Amino acid sequence: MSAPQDTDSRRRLNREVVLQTALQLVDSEGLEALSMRRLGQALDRDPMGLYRYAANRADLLDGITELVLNELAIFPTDPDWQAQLRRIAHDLRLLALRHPNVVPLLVTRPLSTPLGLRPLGTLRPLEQILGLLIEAGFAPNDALHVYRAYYGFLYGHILNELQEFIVDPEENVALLRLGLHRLPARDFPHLRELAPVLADYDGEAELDEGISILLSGLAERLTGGAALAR
Amino acid sequence: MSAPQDTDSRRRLNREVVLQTALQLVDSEGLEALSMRRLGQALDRDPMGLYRYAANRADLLDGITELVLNELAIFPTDPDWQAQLRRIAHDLRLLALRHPNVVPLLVTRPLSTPLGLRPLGTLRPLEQILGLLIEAGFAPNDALHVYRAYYGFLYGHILNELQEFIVDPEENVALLRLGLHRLPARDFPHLRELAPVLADYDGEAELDEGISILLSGLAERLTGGAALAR
DNA sequence: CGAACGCCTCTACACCGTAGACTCTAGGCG
DNA sequence: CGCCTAGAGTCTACGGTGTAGAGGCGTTCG
Repeated sequence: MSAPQDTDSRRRLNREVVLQTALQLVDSEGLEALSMRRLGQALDRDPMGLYRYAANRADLLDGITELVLNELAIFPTDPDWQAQLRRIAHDLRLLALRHPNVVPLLVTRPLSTPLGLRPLGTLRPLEQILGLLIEAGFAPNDALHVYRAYYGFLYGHILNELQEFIVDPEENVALLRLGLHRLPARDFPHLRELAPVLADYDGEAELDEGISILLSGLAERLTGGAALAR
Repeated sequence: MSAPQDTDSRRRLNREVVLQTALQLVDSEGLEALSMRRLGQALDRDPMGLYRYAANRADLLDGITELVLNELAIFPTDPDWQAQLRRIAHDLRLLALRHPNVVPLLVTRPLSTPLGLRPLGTLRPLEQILGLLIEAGFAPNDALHVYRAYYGFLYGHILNELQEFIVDPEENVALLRLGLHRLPARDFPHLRELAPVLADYDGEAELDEGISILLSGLAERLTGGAALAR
């Protein structure tokens, strides 16, 4: 008897646990804090041991993006594809707000790996959204185009919002003012004028509006043009 | 006489030269290759000397993004704002294709710095596009919203395209096939089916189409709704 | 001529990813 | 029971990183 799993931090490791801990580390201390040594320390294990569960630091990063994207639910058989796209957009937005430090990985990792060789979990959303659209009646070609417009817009919005995201509203209105005050009035009149509007960014509304624009634009273009669905 | 500027690589340094060299290094060897030591070597100077022209490695990265964004021309007084937005989009796309290794910086650096404290060169496009829209008759508030939708979409597209971008078309169709072949057919039917379409991505057309969708969507929304211009 | 200043260089420190060899432990099999 | 094997975990070491701090050197000014 007497298993040696003392503090319970000494259980046998597995990839899942390693990645999860890495994610926590990134969430709480930022991407730069994630080193093999720090992670080993967090797991109370020698850093070298981690290479049993991730071939690389790069592989570790890929694993984290996979982990995060797995939190995103998609139901490819929902007949109301527009509503579904809208919901996914909001979910992904919340996901990004929950893991802001991971967002750079989300947008950056795929740039280093050709599509076919990416971690499977990363390709799942693409596949499922294609499924959703095709199920809704789109020709596969059009589905791909819709997907691209949609996902492009979505990632763009998330980057936009996170750029303007500020932690403590009170202190940072000041900071923002201070920052903007630094701008030479001669060269940045509009930005300075818009400071108050910049200060209260409503990401959810903005996203929803954007999606509406996109969907209505898509609808118009597709009904007017060639192949369509629904 | 006989100035000691022997190889001409020994001229007096300045920030511009340092950043330009750093950019070349990143362009040709990737972001990871940019270290103070490597850069010092490229400039034939002690790495420590660089700290006279960039406070930090981070500052160096900011400088590079600034440098690249300065290549983007915007004419805020053009009365045809739609055409102008379209041209800027295509120019930025080409810029991204010319400096693909810098794109991660473009999308990632702003996430680490509150808007007001960013390098001025980085804020110039924002300011000028606001100017363009306001000049065209938009209320400042609306101009900001239009800007966000536009820039969000634009960055999204660039990320999309660069993700699917593949250097050598011949070799990489094979590679793509190989990669996609790896996908379990059961779980990724649509992706596998779309392989040929994925293979010939026409970024320019796709972007133009997207911009059209966006602009028509914007027009519809704004004519139907409240304040508008033009 | 001496002092001051800016550019540059050197050395040093703490950290990083990871290759390779080692130890230890649990389990299977004779 | 005893041995063997395989895998998990560890240790050490190497070449790289950012950058603090002190020193050197040439030019320019008082």
